[in-house]
Amino acid sequence: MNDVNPLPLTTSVVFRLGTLGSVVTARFTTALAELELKPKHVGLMVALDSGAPPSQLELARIMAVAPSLVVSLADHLERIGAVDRVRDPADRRRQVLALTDTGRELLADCTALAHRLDEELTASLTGPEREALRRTLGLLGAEAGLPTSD
Amino acid sequence: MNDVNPLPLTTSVVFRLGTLGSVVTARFTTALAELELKPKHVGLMVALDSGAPPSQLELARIMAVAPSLVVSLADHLERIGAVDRVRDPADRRRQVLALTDTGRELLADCTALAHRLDEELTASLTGPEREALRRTLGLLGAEAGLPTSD
DNA sequence: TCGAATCGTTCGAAGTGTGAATGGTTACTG
DNA sequence: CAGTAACCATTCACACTTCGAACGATTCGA
Repeated sequence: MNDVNPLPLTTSVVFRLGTLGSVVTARFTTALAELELKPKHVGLMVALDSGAPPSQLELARIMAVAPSLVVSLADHLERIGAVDRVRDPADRRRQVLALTDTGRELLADCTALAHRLDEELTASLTGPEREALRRTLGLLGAEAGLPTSD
Repeated sequence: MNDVNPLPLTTSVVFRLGTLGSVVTARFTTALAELELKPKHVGLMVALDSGAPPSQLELARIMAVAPSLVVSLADHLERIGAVDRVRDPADRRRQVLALTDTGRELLADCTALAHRLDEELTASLTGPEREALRRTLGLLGAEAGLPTSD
C-alpha cells in the first residue's frame, strides 16, 4: 500500500486557478451575451482602451492570437459601432482601430458587469481577503504579460 | 466629460481570474501533452480518485459536461490503460470506471507536474501570500462546486 | 408482460481558433 | 528608378472541442 497522497492535485494553485477561472469565465460569458459581446471582444476593447491605437497585427501580438481572429473580432465591434477602423494615412497597409464613444460606454458596461460578478463571487470573503486576492492575481497576471492597471 | 475610470475592468477579480486562468491552463495543457493527456482527462481522473466509482452519467453531471464527452474521455483513458471499464453486474446498463495502478501513477505525475508549475508561477510570492492564494481559491472553488481537498 | 425510463454510444452539427494563400502597400537594393 | 522582398489585412479551408438528437440495450413500474 502506498502512502496517502501528500499533496493532492486539487490543492495546487495551477489546478484551482484553471478550474475556477473556467467557471468564472463561463458566468462572465453568459452575462456578456446581453451586450452582444464575447470575452475576446472585451479583451480587444481593453487593449484599445489603454494605449496608443495599434495596428491589427500589433493587437494580435498583444492578445497572443492569430491576426485573422482580430479581423473577425474587429468586424463585429465595427458592426455594432464600438470601434472605428481607418487606414493609417502614413502607411495604408495598416488598419488603425479606435474605440468610439459607444465603445467606451460598452466597455463601461462590461466593467460594471464584472464588478457586479465580483461581489457575487467574493461575497464570502472578508474585505482584506478580497483585496489580497485581487492584488496577488494582478501581480501574477502582470508577470504573465496580461493587461493590468496598478 | 465623464469622470476618470473609477475602477478599470482590469482590476476586477473576474477579469484577472479569467485571463490568468486561461494562460495557466495553457501552460498546464502543454506540459500535459507529454503524458498524452488533456485537462479534461485529468478532471475525470480526479473525479474517479476521490469518491466511490460512479457511472459515466454521474461523472458527466459532476464534471458538468455532456455524457457523450465522457465516453470519448474514458475511451482514451482506457486505451492508455489508466482506467478499467466494467459493466456493473447489478445494473448492466451502467459502465463503471475505476483508476488502475497505471492511472494512479499517471495522476501522481500530473500532480507533481502541477506543483512544479505552481512553484514557477508563484515564485515571486512570499510563503504566506502563496498559502493565502491557495486557500482563497480553494474556498471559492468549493462554493462553485469544484473538487477540493480541504 | 408490456411500455416507459435509464445508460451508454454513435453521429452530425455548431462554435472557436489556426495557418496557408492572396491582394494591396511599402521598403530596400542595385 | 525599376524590381524584388517584406509587411499588413483579409479570406478560406481545416482541425478541434463540445453538444444534442437518435438509437440499441437494459431495467423498472404497473
